[in-house]
Amino acid sequence: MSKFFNTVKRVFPATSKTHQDIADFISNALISSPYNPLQLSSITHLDPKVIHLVLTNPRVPPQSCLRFFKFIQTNPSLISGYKPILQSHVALVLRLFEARKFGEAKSVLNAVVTTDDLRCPLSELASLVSRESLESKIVETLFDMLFRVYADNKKFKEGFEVFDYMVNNGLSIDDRSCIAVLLALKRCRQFESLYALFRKMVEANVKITVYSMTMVIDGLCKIKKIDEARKVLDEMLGKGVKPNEYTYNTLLDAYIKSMDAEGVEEILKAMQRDGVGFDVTTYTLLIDGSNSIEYAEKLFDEMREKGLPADVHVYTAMISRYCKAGNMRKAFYLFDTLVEEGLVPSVHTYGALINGACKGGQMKAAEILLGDMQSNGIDPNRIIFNTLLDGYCKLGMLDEAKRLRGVMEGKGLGPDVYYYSIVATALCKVSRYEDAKQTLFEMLSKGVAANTVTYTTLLDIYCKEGNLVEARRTFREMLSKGEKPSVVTYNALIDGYCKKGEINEAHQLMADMQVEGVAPDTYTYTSLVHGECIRGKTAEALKLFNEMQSRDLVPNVVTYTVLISDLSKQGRSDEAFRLYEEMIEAGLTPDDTVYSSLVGSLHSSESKPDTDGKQK
DNA sequence: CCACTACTAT
Repeated sequence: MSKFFNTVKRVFPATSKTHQDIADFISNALISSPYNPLQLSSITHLDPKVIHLVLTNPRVPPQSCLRFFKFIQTNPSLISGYKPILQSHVALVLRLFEARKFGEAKSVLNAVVTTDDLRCPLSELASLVSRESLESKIVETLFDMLFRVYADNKKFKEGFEVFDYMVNNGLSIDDRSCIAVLLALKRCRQFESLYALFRKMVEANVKITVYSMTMVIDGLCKIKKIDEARKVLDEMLGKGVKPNEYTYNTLLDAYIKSMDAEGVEEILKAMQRDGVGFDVTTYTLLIDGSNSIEYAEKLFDEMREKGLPADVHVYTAMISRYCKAGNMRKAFYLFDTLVEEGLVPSVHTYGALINGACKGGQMKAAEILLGDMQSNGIDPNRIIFNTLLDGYCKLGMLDEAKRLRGVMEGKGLGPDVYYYSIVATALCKVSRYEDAKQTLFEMLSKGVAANTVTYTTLLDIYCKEGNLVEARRTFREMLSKGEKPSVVTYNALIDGYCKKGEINEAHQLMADMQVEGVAPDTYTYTSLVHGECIRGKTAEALKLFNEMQSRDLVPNVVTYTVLISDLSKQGRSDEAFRLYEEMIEAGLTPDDTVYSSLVGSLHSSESKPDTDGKQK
């Protein structure tokens, strides 16, 4: 059984023979009986020099070197000291290169990088390699592989060192390796480093392909550096790298997500200019970003007319649009078409439908869809559950929330930041502010990080409680935690101040938000209009109302209601009715509040036409 | 590369 080493032991009972003698003996044994199992029973120590001599013996085939090496590895007590062993690893890698066994070589290098005893600074490894007088092609292959191996192990800093080492030593870098590393960085969401590597590539004249360029553009878009991404595109265009539909779709997606209509236009023009046609993804993105269902339909039809085959994504985008528009009939019709075409609905497709059902309060339908989805082998994810949760919460069915939490936890889906926000908001709706706060505090104590929505919800609770001091403190806390206040955050705070009668503070906040690049919206103005009404400055309220038009902001039912009710209270019923007409012409549907205000205005103008109607 | 979830105003 352990014939091999027993023989070694018998022939070399003492240390009288040289390392070379022992190595020769082992080499011969490996060469003459390549299939003998290697086992050890009595050898207690193998000198590293012997190992090295065997591994570098050109007569020993690389495969046998590997066999010998693996044997040593499974018997670590045979050896001692890491540096010689590191050297053996390198020697073995070189032998494996010789036999073009790159896969095996890579796993040996992987051991060098991941084994505690072998890990060493790059300089050490480099000096070890430079000691062997190797052809530069081999050295190149070795470092190139090391570059990839570091990236595979998320050791990007070390990988960058390898890159720099190669550049400084005139070794050329394979662009495919760079792409592999770019991909690894992308997987780890290290977008800054992704871009840094790209810059190194450009600097080192590594070939840039449309693939690597698009990956970098995507990375920059993901960290909201769209302008930078655009610059990369232009820079690479200048170097003759031709963008394709992936490149443009990536930028298009970024512009759509950031609501930059101008950017979208520019990309569409550039696509036309460069002869890059729309693909099904382009249509998906445009449908998703379109601001009317009619335009979405037009895009979908256009795509079909072009003969582009629809995929599940574009169907899902369209279904989602119909669901959000409350048109479940068309949504289900498209779902059927999708299935008829032999496409398979995804968790997103079901998600869109379930969301539509939930938003329409059709929880029965939502549950049926959930069951349908599961019987089709699709496992609901946390988003699906949160969607259902929101549906139940919006109907005030908080017991169902508890049940869902149980189901989710049974699937290993602990509550996330969405879960807590949905529940807290539901509690706010029924004025259970204390419970809502406790819910959010529980989230924080569980280590779930608060985001802009969390802070906004909390801040809004304080505003509703009239505690503007705490609201402000929350605002500052979110800033210090690096969460950017959104238009919603400002609106909640502005509304809080308006209701407190601190209208100047509210106006100041509107100025602040614009300095921060956050544009006021209909909510902002509605709160301010209301605030001015509260303190009896109807003229100011009307001024703000007119200001909306010049900002392309469309007043909605709530905005009109606020003004109509204020004018009514003051007995200015003509003006109130004039606004009512305007509101109808704008296609808005008045609610009960409007009518009772208007009716009230008639009473007050009949009974006391000259009072200011401010009494309550 | 894309598609599904949460926060604000009467």
